[in-house]
Amino acid sequence: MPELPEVQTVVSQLAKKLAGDSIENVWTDWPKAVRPSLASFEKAVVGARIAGTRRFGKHIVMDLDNGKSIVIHLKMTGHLLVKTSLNRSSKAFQDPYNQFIHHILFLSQDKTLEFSDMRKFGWMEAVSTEKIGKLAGIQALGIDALSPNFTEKRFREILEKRKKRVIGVVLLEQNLIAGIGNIYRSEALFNAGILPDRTIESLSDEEVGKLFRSIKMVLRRAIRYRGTSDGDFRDTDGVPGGFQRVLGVYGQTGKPCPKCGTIVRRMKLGQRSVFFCSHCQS
DNA sequence: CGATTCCCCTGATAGC
DNA sequence: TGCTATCAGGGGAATC
Repeated sequence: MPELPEVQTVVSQLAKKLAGDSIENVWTDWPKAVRPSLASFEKAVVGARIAGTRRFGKHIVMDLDNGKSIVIHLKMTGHLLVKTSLNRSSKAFQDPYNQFIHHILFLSQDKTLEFSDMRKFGWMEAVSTEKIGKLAGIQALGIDALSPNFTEKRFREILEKRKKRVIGVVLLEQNLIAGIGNIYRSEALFNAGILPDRTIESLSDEEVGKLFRSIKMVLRRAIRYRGTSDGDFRDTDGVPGGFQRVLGVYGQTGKPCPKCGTIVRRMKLGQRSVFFCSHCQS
């Protein structure tokens, strides 16, 4: 499931691959996910050139040269493939997980940007570039987890106001810190040696510092691996990421902890699973 | 303010 | 073998 590292991987690749390309046509078999409507999306984007690609939390933004932008959220199972006349028949694109194509942007020079989304939770929206900050999902975002402005001091301020709350829950809240999802909250807490259900007030100063550094470290490292593909995530070449090979606890229920060999367990926080090692985390 | 539940979807998995 | 019920999950909305 795309979180900050996966989205950053996609954004970096799109920025390189699509700069200057113009959008010639739009196809979808799931118009429900195209906002505000398929017709207005088409009207906004067809004929424009792609000027740049950015990320806001887990939102992908492609800015066009006509004052519009395309905002894309991959949600759980979405990923974007960039196909050209040269790579269209590549082996990676044959991968079954790359077959759930529900939207296609036809670009100049026979290039396509294809949106594969098995669960159909993802969406794409055309908006005025100047109004991006007002989009509900973006306006409400807290500070980006990899922003230089997200400092340890800032992290402590965020936690300070929420002493009674559970750390594993707060890490997922995009309105506080943007970009962390289920994979990286488990990994950051594992790295910091903190059990997910600890309350914030129970954390020592040292633990908070360690957690902060773990968040940054885990996210940066996952980006170097082009993200985690525990299931369906693929990069724009249709290739899985690599971070699942070095995961500590996420999705590893029943397997030995890589640090100490204790069997990894799973608990529920809210409605979501968190994974942990009861020996390395306390 | 926070906690909980529901919803959107469908492949995978467990149970029968 | 094949059917059916349940689960997973990002995040927004509704409810308590």
